[in-house]
Amino acid sequence: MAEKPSEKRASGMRSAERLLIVLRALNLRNGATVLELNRDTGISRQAIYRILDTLRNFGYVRRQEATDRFHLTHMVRRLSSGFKDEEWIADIAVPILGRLVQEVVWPTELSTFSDNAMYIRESTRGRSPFTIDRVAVGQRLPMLQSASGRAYLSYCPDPEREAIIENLKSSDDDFDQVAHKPDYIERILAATRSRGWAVGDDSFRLHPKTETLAVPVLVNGYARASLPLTYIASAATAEQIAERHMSQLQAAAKEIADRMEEMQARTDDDDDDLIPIREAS
Amino acid sequence: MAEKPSEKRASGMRSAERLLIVLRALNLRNGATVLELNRDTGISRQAIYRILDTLRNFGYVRRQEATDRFHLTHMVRRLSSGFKDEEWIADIAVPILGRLVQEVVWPTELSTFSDNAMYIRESTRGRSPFTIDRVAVGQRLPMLQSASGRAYLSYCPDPEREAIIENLKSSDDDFDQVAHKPDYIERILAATRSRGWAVGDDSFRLHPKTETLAVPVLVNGYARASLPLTYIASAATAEQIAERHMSQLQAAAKEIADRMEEMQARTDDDDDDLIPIREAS
DNA sequence: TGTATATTGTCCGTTCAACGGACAAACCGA
DNA sequence: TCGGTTTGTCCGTTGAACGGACAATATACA
Repeated sequence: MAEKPSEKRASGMRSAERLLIVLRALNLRNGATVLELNRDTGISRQAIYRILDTLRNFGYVRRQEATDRFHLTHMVRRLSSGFKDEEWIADIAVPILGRLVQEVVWPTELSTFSDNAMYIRESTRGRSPFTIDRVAVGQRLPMLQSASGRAYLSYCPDPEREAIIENLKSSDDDFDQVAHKPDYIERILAATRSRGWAVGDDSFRLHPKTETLAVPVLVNGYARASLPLTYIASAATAEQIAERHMSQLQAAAKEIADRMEEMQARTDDDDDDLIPIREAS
Repeated sequence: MAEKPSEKRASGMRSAERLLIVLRALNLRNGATVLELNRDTGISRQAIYRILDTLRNFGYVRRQEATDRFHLTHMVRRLSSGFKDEEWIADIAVPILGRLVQEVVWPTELSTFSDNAMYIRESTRGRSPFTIDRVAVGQRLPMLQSASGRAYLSYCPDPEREAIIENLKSSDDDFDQVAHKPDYIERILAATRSRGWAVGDDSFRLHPKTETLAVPVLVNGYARASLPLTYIASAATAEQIAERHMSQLQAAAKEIADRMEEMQARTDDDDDDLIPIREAS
């Protein structure tokens, strides 16, 4: 960072902003004429032509010859489809984790499965006063040793778990070698399920002085992410932490899951927040 | 119309164009830094800042606190959610693909023919835990190299195939040059038909580590779409994947086809011509 | 401790692209 | 024939986008 990340004024690129407004307006109609867009957005007709030209150059919009109406093409999905569920979760989780860290003083995170391991996607270390080690986002966590991985495996769909464990067997990571011990795995999963939350194994610690426990984020009944909490081992036992904070942790996991299900349910657009209409011409 | 609908020059709005380029680039990574976007797009760093500011004002992008990376938010869906063209894909294929990804852990897609190539129209990459490549919806796939294209060509009506190959001959795309080798094409088609499913060629890979196989969606006996499955090459061979999942894949293709025939029958009553017409150039 | 490289963030003078008023052409109903 | 409506283009003005330049920080290495 340079100087100071000073608060920017609400500027932006004028023409680009207006293109986004038109694009969004096009999404609210199925085919629109230039004049309709002019009225919907308050942007001058001449500008609408320019904007539609630009969108057409990119293949996002086509003109229906017969009716002189402009339609979106399937190409527009390139603007939003590069999007995994884990990003949705991280996106939704940010404010919820922010509230959680105010109740639970210990740092919490959100981790998702990818490439045969759990990866920390969001973190409240940095906002917790009890954080030892620094940056955590992007950290890779082994499936069978970390609390995150154990929570995820215990509650993900059966075919997925089988496929993951199959993959781990051919991994060259030392941690993943226990994938060859089915009874060990079964014991871990059974213990986790009976408790409702997972603990990390001593053989894997991001920091020697800390321990971690985790709950799964259950979307439609199956784990899509884990919500780990890290605490300083000398300060409390896992049971004490659980007794004190488990209900809050699980409430946060539930809230994230609810928001996810809600999002998935409505594919239609909803107008719960406003479209920044700029000045009319 | 005024004067004459004269041929527009290929200009557009500069800044708006660049915003679209950045937005598209963001879809191809999960989280990007300013510098990465600069390198991906060739747009100056200062401009990237301006563009990201604009996108943030609209809520389409958020910054990850810890890592200084920029991520898309779920709001970007508003840029494409109103897209209604060829609704059968969304209505019919989406739920079927959704069920399929729970049985088959690998990501699957639905691709259709348009403009001398196959285009990915729907994808479960976002919902599969085994996705490495983010490119999906809107992606263009060459006819003669991709599994999707081969499956389609092998099972589409003869006149259509001949027309497509004729078109490919005058294409300026490198991939399409093999259209001039009739015996090569015949060999590919014969192999695909004898197997019942298609494999992608090494000369075309969306991602170097993945391979793809595909089955056609046969409506009234002829291909109207392809259903490709992408897997990580090191995890299994094509034969192993086929053995494990081909029946599920074909069941899904059949289900989509059945639903389409059903819909066609129903809409034949009233004379709407809303069945997707293939467009040849 | 100093040097070098890589990266993030902001400032500001220049210039060119976006802006919208104005005009032209077509279509429509009366 | 005449107004009202809509579609498309031109062009002079101006302000917004542009990118060079600089500042600050981080890490690596001698």
